[in-house]
Amino acid sequence: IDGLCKLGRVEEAELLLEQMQQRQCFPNLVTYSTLLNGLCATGNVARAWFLLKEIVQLGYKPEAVSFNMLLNKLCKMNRINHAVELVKDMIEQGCSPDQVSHNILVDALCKSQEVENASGYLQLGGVFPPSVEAYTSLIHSLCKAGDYNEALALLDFMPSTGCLPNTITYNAMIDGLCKAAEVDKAHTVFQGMVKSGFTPDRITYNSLIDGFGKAGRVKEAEELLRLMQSNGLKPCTITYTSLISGLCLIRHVDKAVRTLRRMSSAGCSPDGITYTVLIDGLVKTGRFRSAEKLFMEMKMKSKRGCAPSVFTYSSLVKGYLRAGKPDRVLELLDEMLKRDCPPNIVTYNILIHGLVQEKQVDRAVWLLQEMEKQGCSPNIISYSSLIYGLCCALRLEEAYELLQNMLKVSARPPSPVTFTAIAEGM
RNA sequence: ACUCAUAGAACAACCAC
Repeated sequence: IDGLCKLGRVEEAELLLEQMQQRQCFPNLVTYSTLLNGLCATGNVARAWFLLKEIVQLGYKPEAVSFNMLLNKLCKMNRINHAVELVKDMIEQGCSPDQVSHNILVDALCKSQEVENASGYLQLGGVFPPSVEAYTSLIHSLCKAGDYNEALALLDFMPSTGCLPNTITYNAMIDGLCKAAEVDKAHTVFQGMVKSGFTPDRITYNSLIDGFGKAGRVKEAEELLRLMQSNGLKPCTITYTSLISGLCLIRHVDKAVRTLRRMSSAGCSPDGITYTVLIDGLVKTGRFRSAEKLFMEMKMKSKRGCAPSVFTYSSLVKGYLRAGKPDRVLELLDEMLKRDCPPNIVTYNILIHGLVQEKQVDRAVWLLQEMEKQGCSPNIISYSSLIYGLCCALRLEEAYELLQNMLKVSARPPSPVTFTAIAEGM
């Protein structure tokens, strides 16, 4: 049953569970939990919940582990109300949430931009003192919210509560700093981590390599790659993809292509993301022939996880729009539909921007309506691009109307970019 | 035996180049 679940073949696993009973071999709690986990992993939460209730009706008393599987999945799917309901269920059935349940809830609070609440919840403490996992969730989210100083303070503070950080905690901190464009601080934390006797893993290095790449400091990224290898860690697809991305950013696309070939011969195959990063870099430097070559290569390796994605198509569409090759753009759009890879909001935004650049504002106006019809609601970027176009064309009434419309329908507040665009356009 | 935290890709204005 576990094997089938891990292969994603949950229906067969369910069937097998029934068959074993017919053969007088009765499942126990572990059997059920195994299936439950499979159902959760494949997103069948409704069936998972049903199974959980069934287990109870059969007279079993599931432990926290079983509830936690579903709890985690519900939280990850952002179905917080259901998660809360499950916790109530759990308590009603005489099963107290354990440390793992708490960790899952803290993480959910963190990820729903309720870091403050998560922190408060932790301090409430109750039965469980904050665990490493909880601290790691907090550090990760604080960084994401832009408050890396607070995260650093927390990392410092943890040991005083008797809870030492581990490699994962450090990884969260290092990655958070890298994403905040503070690679030097990240590197300092990295050194501190090593000094304190923690062993960096593949993820630690991947974060740093990506961070240095994004800062345009590829030399240092490459040094880290060597350091990683000398510490017995094998660079993986993500490592090389970050490196390639960094090379593309500083426009060293030839070296980026060579890196792609090098990784293949090092026994590490590029995936769809690797190709997309490289294609994007090539297109941005006008190297369409090389980009097309790789694009072909992707299609040939479609069955090996390299199929072109919306990301790939969007990169190409943007490139060809800029290069003034509308025919190729149309071909690509057509291909997207044929390959069951329909344009998404970013693709539409690229097209609107392209039309505005070409002074084809009427068609851009039409496209904004069209995307809505295709079930793709415009966002701030779509509106801002079009408003800019309308302002440039001195169609101020329409621009104003659109702005009102945007303010009405948009969940998020307008960005300063919108207003700069209006001012510039006018 | 089963559950929790960390890593890679595409889009708008200006500025700078």
